[in-house]
Amino acid sequence: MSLASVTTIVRPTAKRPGAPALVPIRVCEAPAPRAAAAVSCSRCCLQNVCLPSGLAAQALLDMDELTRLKRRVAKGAVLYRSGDGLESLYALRGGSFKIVGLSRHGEQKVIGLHLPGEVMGLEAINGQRHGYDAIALEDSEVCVIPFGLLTKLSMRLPVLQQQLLRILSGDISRDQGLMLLLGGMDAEQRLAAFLLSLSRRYHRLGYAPLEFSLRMTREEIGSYLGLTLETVSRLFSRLQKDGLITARHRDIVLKDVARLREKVGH
Amino acid sequence: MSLASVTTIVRPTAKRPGAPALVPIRVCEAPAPRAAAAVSCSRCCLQNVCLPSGLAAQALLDMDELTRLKRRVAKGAVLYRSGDGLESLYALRGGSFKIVGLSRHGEQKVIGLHLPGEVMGLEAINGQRHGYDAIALEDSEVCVIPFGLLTKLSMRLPVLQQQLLRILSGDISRDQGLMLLLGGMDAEQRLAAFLLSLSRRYHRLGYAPLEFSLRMTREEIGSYLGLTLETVSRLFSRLQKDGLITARHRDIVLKDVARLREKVGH
DNA sequence: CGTGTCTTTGATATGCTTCAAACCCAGTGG
DNA sequence: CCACTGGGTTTGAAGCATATCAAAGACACG
Repeated sequence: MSLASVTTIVRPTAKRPGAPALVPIRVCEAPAPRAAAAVSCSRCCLQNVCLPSGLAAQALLDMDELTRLKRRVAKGAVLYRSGDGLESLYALRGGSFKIVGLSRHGEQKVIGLHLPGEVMGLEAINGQRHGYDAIALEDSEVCVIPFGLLTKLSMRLPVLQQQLLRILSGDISRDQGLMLLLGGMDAEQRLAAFLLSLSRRYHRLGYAPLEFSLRMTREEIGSYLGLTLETVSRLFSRLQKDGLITARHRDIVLKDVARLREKVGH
Repeated sequence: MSLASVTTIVRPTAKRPGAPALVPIRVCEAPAPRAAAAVSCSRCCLQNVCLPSGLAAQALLDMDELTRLKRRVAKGAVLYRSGDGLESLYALRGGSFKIVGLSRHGEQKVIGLHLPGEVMGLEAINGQRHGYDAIALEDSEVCVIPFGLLTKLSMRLPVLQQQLLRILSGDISRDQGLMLLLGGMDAEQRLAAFLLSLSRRYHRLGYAPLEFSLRMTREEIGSYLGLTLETVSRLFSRLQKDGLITARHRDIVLKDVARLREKVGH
């Protein structure tokens, strides 16, 4: 099960001409123009959706110090593993990650999905160790944020402290939403809610909300939603037949958001 | 659906002689000897499992200031409601609460359960509004912690800041554990995991880990675990028949923790 | 061009829900 | 003291959504 070394540098996957998966709306600095171009918070296009959101110019420079170190993670490679000690938090600059837990007798279960601008590793603050594995769904890059330094800095910068609390709180909200979904919806509602949620998140990042590319296999989606891969596949087919979406492989287009919303119950 | 006024003072339910539900191990200051006895953090028996855990004596006095205001909530009454603005966090001093979300077309779904020493309202920090209702499962009492003052104080007290982050992080961990449960376990495993989790939490509070009283109806437990009340009831019967527990109404005794653990998969 | 991974689709099995009825116990009022 | 009521619980029978098993198809990659 061991994968390529984490430190492996892999060039971001070239876009296949046939599948223009993600359609950017705003122009935005590329995730990593070259290896060590050291794009820091003050010049990062994610600064308004990421940890430093709301910080003053001077404070941004302090954040720059903190986030000097970047780390590339190849598709399928591990950023941190269950049991690892907490040294840093990771702000996702580009790419995406799944968070997986061992579901007791060896089976992995996906419990989280992270997109750019999100901070990973928060659940480890409490016990000082990670409880889950973070695995890159595509070639990705993160800012390494030493946790000790971050809290120290946040003592000086009230806005940063607020942001930290907000982000943690936001994670709680999101998890609770997912619990609502897992505990209370049928399969079709879960998939519809999942797609709508992705749409919202991509939109916030400046991508077209109605067409995007899934980074997960049917199996991973199923695991995330508490379903089997076959059920997920059938649901994609059904939603497509009903004209709510088109789904070619991992490229999704939402054709009828209103009816999708209706499905999950307004 | 409107219930008794929140400010109603109700005496804690007298213990019925026949059902000694909770068996305290440590001697501990009663949750609320009389109305305004103003038991503050520095003299509260929960100080080591609650927000102020780890604070120095001087800092504890600062916390006392912050938590002067207590609030009694009668069984079935609402502490805060979805849509309410965030003014305060609430530290649970005695009793218990369920957190419920509207599952879209009116049905309520239980997504959280809080025991003494836990801090409620954290999910509202992000959007400055609560997204769920908090409803007392029994006559309860909370410390009202004005959020603005708390963050202000935490700027002065690094240990308090750490505690705040830890508590938020702990909530994330717990929610993720529940997602693992909801998405990956069958009904029997869910109930077994639920009982073991309660056992651990009561134990931490100084109560006997093997016998406790459920504060929720079968329906509420089912809602929490993503099952129907009938299924929950059947499962209690089955676990009892198999000798893993005894269950009389809401009084539970765990008879075979090893096999319960085995069920959930180690 | 072949190999492996992912996906789709079909047939069958099953665990949980749904519907229904009886029961238990506490509280209430006759 | 007793029936009466009502919320909560238990148990049974039937139905259904999703899982499981199975096999074929579609790409992606070397």
